[in-house]
This record gives sequence, C-alpha cells and structure tokens, in this order.
Amino acid sequence: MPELPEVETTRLALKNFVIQQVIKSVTLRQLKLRWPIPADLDKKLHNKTVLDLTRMGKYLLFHFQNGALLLHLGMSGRLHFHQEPCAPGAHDHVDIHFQNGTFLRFTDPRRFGALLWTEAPFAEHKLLKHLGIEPLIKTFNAAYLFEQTRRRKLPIKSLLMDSKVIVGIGNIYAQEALFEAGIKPTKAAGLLTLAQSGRLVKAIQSVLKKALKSGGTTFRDFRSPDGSRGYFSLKLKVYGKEGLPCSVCASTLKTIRMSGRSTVYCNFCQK
DNA sequence: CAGCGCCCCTGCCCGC
DNA sequence: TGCGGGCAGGGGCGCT
Repeated sequence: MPELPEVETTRLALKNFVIQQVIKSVTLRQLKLRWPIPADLDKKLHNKTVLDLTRMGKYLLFHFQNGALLLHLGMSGRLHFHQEPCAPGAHDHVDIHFQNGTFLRFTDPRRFGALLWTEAPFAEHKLLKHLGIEPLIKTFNAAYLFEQTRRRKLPIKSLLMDSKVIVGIGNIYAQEALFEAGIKPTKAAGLLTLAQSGRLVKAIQSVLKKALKSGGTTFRDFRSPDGSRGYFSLKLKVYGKEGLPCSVCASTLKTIRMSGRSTVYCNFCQK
C-alpha cells in the first residue's frame, strides 16, 4: 500500500470534494476484500452527510453523525473522485454516489484493502485502538523511540514497521530512513543508543516529509485521487536499488529478506 | 508475551 | 508467444 505520505496525500486531495457531501447510494460489486465489506452499507449510508475525512495511521476515516467509515488501501488500493458517470473496470469494487451526481470510487486489484463501518467511539475499533504513535508529531522524539525499543530483540526495521509502535511506515520508508540514519535494518532494536534513536527519528521525519511534499512517492499502482500518475520525485536511496552502488560510499548495496520482504542497505554506511 | 511466518489477491516481469 | 515462478507498497492472526 501506500504508506503514510500516500494515504495523507489521498486524504488531502479528497477532503474538499467529499466533506459536506450527502450520500445518495453505495454500489458494491465485490465484498471480498481483507474483510467482507458490510453488505448493508448502502442502507447505513443513505442520506448521511460526510462530516470530516481524517487519517489514523494508514486508515482513512469518513466521519458521519452516527459513526465512521473505515478505509484501508492495502497494497494496491486507490480512491478516485469522479465528477461524472464512468463505467466501472474490473477492480472497481465500490462506488459511493453523492446527491449532486459526483461519486467516489474505490479500486483495489489485490483486495488487501478494507472498508468497514464503525459506530462511535471509533477509536475503540479493534483495528484502531492499538495503533502506535504518529511519526510526524512532536512527542515522537529520541527519548520516545529509545524507551520503546528497550528490551526489544526484534530487528529495528521490523519494529519501525510495527503499527502498534509507530504508524505509517512501510517497507520503502523503513529502508530509506534506516539508510539515512546509518543504522543496519537487522540491528536489534534494543541495542540502539539514545543518539541513534534521535538520528532515526530525524531520518523518519525527514523521509516522510519529503515524500509528503512531493505528493507521495508514486509507484506502480499508486495514483493520486485526481488521476495523475505523479512522478518519482522523491529520490530513493536504497529501496529497489539492489546491486547498485551506494550513493555515499559507492560499495554495492546488499539485499536480504526480512520477514518475507526484501530489504536493501549499505553494509558499510549502516552500522 | 514477543517474535516470526503465513496468507489474503492480482498483475507484472523475468527466464525458459 | 506462452507459461510458470517469484515478487510487489500491508498487517492481522495463529503458531512457537
């Protein structure tokens, strides 16, 4: 999926289009996503007004007076706001039609995404209540990360990607942040020094902010909700650079697999 | 409890 | 060209 920058980019692009819109109907073509889409969603959302669109980690929340629609883009999910009718393609699973004739389309070829309904208080929803800290807020700092990593034996990369600790960091930005901080992905989290924790926090924030600024890194499947393909404006230093020379020391970047995901790093720059 | 793999699914790319 | 295998941005869950 899109990681935090892509989800936030999606949210910002959609926000002004969907807020205050009144739902006319919901078309469901495929219920089988990560979890089944509630079949009675149309009934639940009929005549309801979208009050707000927020983000918690990589979850988007469409707020209504009586609850919230919880949406996760999974690996390949996209949201596209349409101003006029448009025939659905193979993976266009959901259309949310508004009373003014516009509609929001949820497309997800791999179907790892999710669309769920949650009654207030939504923060108590099982998918949301254990979410960790947002990486771009002030309280995510060296002391926080240092404290969170004590006595943790798992590799630091795995910890970065654990949404119970920190939200929004996926396989791309975990690798990029670790490279920028000069820390090996395999290093046991508990062995980080306070100084390294500080460098890692700075690196995470810098990488995410750069990606946000460029509207989210755009990869194979990711498309901004306005339909543009975007571009690879964020210069990735290690992700997908297997076998290429390190941009700092020119030694060949190394690739390993960590919990099923490929991980690229520089064996010399990262300690 | 902590940590690690599995698996849900389709598309794409590569090698044969 | 066709086909099989491997891999892709996630993350909850079940097992050890």
